[in-house]
Amino acid sequence: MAQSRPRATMKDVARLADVSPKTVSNVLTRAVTVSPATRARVEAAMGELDFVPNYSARGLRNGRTGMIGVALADLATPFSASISHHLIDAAHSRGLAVQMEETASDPQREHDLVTRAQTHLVDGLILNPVRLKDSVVEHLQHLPPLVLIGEVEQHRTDRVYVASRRASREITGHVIDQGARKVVALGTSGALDAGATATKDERTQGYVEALTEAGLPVLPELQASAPAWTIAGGAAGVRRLIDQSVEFDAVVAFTDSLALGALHALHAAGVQVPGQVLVTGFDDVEHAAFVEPPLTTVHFDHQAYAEAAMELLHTRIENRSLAPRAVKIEHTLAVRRSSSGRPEGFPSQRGE
Amino acid sequence: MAQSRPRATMKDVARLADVSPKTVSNVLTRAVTVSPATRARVEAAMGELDFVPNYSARGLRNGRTGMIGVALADLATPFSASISHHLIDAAHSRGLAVQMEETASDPQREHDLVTRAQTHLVDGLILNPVRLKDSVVEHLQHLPPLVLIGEVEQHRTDRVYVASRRASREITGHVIDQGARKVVALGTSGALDAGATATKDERTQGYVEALTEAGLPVLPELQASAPAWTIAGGAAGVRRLIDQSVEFDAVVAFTDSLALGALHALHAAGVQVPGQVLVTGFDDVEHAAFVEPPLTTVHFDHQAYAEAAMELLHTRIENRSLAPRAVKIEHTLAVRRSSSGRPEGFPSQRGE
DNA sequence: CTGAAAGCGCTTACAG
DNA sequence: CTGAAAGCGCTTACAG
Repeated sequence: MAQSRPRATMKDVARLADVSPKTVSNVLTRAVTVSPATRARVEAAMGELDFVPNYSARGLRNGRTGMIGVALADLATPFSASISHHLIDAAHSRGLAVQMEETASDPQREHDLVTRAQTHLVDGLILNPVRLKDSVVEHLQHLPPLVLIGEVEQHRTDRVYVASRRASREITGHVIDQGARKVVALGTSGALDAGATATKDERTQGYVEALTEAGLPVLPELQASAPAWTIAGGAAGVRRLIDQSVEFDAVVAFTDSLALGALHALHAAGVQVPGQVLVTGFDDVEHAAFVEPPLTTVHFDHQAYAEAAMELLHTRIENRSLAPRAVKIEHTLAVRRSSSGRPEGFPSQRGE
Repeated sequence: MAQSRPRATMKDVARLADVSPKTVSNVLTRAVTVSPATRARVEAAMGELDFVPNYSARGLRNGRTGMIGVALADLATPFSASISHHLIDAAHSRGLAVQMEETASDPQREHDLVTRAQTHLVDGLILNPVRLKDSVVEHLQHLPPLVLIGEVEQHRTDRVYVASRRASREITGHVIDQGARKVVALGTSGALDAGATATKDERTQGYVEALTEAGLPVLPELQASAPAWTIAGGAAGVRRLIDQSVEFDAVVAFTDSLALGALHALHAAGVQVPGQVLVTGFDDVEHAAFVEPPLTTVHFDHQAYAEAAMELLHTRIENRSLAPRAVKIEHTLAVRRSSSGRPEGFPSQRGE
């Protein structure tokens, strides 16, 4: 339990192996070829002393910590969990460690994060900006290597994205093709605060485009907000529609969590899915395919998404002067039972 | 874009404010009271120079980085997402940053993690050990401050846990009380590899105790493995039971994800829940209450769990010589529709 | 309340 | 291929 002896340093290793500290460093960093005999001696000494390099010292010296920061809006969602998992995997395979941050709960966090990067605790940042307007990206002065993920309309940093607006247009178009005429967009507002968010904006635009294309009116009462982008938030949003007797025959939710909440609220109200109302999501998290009815949603490869972000950041750290790059991850519609068939609408039209 | 000027150091600030570097340090750390006038001058200089302290240097000097490591088995599960969220919140409120790691994919990772802690990149570790047997904890020689979370049968480190075996016994007892007689335990093996895991062991024991207590036989064919502790894994486990024509009237799953997979597989096979088979989970993740039918599960306060772990670690970092402490988080059964009523059993008994 | 010196443990030029 | 010196940016004793 007690520290049996003070921790060994390179100097100790050097003394035991009868070489200079520089040689120990050479063995460790493999920067220079060390003669096999010397190397063996040094490695034996390291083993004997339980030597572990001090990264703070290394970081101080060469300005790199081997740590990158990842900031997502809300870590508690299944989508964030999936992305985190893949990002950490991608970092590991490059010998990098990941510091996780959450930004949604507090707008100040995005700024804090960048400051932290500048304290040299992280070599770069992968950021999912919550707000477009006052995002740190706007203050692009002395930013660390930075990759943005998600919907961001700017071209001054590296970024990875899915064609969110197009996907939203496609999935809205899909429910219209199925016969829906009163399509609710779920998640349009109130999620994070009164301000606009990039994700919300893009997906709302796609929804509006699809309606317009089909010659359908864009009605304010069909643009439903959710108190949070969670299952409970989605359920609350749909419950409010029902309470207000809004007529609708489809719900296009902006995330799978919102969609699952919608399914729940509809079921609780005795509304048939897809018989009366179609429901769709976004992201294709694992349980989208396993709920009842299985959820139609926008699918894309989460691993490819994370891998692309990490790769961009890694090369950016190596070479800061590269021109900004953008990687688009392809999406497809995963059409499942929640949108199969022509919806009758709700409230039931039989009385008319 | 280009670095307009080299980054300012404390020396620069000191020069501009016409004080010594030590005074700048004093202003920053608040260790010593600095006269208001001097403080104001120093702070003005910091602002002017955009000064940000270099934590690598600070870390090198005082052996603390303000970073803690968190290692969970599988970050992609909703349960991990919930815990991560709360842990990072708890760390933030203490001014700590969190480095996330995932251990399940590779047994070596637990060891790597501890090594990393020793490189001084983290001041302490919160670890959910996957394997009891060959866990790093067994090599308790020069461990950093460490808090274990989850089922661990040892008393040499701080830990936070729920009474997992008792909870498993209670929820198994609950389905037996409802009338179940052929209770499947889902998740008993094969999850991570052939070896035993602490979580699995505890929950299996509780299950066995409940059967024994009720005078029911403990049948090997009712102890179902899942290829992974995911929704898909749970579905596959139950599908195999069905294919093998095993008779059962309840599924006690060891996580909610497994339980959701069970619900899916049963529905796909036309089996009524809870009419023919009862289903229960563990952890009470958000969507447990929102699936159809809502899932009976073991509930506990995830935030309290995370907060307790962070608090233990924080005080441990401050004082390494404290005796090991254990914090138990209370659980309750959240009884929902998936276990309401007396199950008829599957395959249907009507033919007999 | 403030200053001058030393050192945390590495690595980067610079010599040999 | 290896060594001696200097320094990364802080903070900890030690003086005043």
